[in-house]
Amino acid sequence: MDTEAWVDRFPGLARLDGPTKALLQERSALVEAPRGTMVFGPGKSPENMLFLLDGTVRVQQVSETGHEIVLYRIQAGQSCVLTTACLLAYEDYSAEGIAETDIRAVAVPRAVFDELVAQSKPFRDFVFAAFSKRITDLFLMIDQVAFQRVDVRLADTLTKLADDHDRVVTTHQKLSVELGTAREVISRQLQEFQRRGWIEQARGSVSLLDRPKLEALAGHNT
Amino acid sequence: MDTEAWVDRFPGLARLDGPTKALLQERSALVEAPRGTMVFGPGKSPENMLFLLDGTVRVQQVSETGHEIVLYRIQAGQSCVLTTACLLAYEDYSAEGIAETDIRAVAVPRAVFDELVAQSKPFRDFVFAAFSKRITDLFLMIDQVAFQRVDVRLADTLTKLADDHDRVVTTHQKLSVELGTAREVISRQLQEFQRRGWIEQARGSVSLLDRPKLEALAGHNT
DNA sequence: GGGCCCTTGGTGACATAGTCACCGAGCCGA
DNA sequence: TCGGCTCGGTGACTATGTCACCAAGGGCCC
Repeated sequence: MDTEAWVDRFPGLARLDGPTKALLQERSALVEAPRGTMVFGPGKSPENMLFLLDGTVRVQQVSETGHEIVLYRIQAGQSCVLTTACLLAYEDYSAEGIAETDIRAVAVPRAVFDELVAQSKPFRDFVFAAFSKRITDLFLMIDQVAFQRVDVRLADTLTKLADDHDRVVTTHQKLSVELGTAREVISRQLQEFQRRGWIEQARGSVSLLDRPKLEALAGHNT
Repeated sequence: MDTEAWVDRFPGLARLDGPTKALLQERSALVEAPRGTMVFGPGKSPENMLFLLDGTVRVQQVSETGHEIVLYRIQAGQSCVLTTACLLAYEDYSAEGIAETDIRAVAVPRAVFDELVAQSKPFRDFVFAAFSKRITDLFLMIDQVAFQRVDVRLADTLTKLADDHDRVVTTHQKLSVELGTAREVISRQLQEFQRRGWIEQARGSVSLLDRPKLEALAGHNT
């Protein structure tokens, strides 16, 4: 197993001193889950804080009205600390975390987490930085949802979800959940993008033909 | 000065042990500011963590497009911990905190804050609970902004902002910032509410004539 | 009092986005 | 090859946001 140095995969944890790293290594466990697993969600609070080694976890919520929206993604090298903390504090809310790929993570028991926060300033800094980043990202997301046009947000999402070959393997339905809008709206916007020659559509996928144009619309100031 | 026991005004801090409370009392300072003061904002990062004794602070952000939206309010008995932490971590974002009333708060230097987190589990719990609450509230806010109808959100906002006499002293413009929408939209919705006999309008204020109806629309399940 | 001037709110026309109902094509397993 | 499901397309309608402009209220200065 190559986890003997998993701590070093987390830039934010590099500053930990030797004993702290050792404690973290020893008192944690490697966990794996296949793509599609619900990592946490309503009625499934996690017992541990997770540090994601490989893969991505998508965090989304379902509203009372049945609408869904993707809130953010946890990438390899990041922790679920805050989502976990929230779930522990407020059991009744409806966000869920779903593995978008096969994932590998390290589970740290709450007690160990607490101990680390108490004894290590670098660890505290890591945790607070994670919280802060997430909150500022949520502020930004509120701004986007409230004030940004759908075409701009869709262009942005497409460029971010595209793989190395500029393809996005997804359905209109899934894209609508990314933006928190309706499928019909996505279908119409994609038609418009296609009409302009920026993309090409196939059943279950979108190919970006003119990434620069999409990025320009999305407001990437390059 | 009646601050010798300010700690006891914070339910979340009641569990602190004697020495910790003493440390908090001794190493903090009382600060006051008149209504309208910008407590923090772009180019005005606070040096300290604030614990609000009296008054309210409104946190809102201005988007690149010039639109504004109210994110949340900090009430007496709550702390600005997270906003402060965010500002310290990401200086460049555009949220600001404005005193809605004259306020009184306790300023705790960062070093003392860090020390408290390290040595007191109850204090850690308080801090993490504050973060968690804020994040779950932001999730809820995203849901509202993305999926809730304007009339429902307006009715909700009116009932929440109303004073003891069921009056809301504000302008249509300010209400539009509460919801992150346009003034015209507010004007039209208020006209509709008035037509139904639920409210009465005057220049610069709204009187709630039928609070139960508004609460019903807002989805208060009573 | 009378004349600015700023704030507040009202309005119509139009653009964008969300909702609803329904359709048809592709795909897949029985 | 027959359903039955997923995926995407479409028109009609409603809700919301934008723009341009107007008019009334009210403070302030002369």
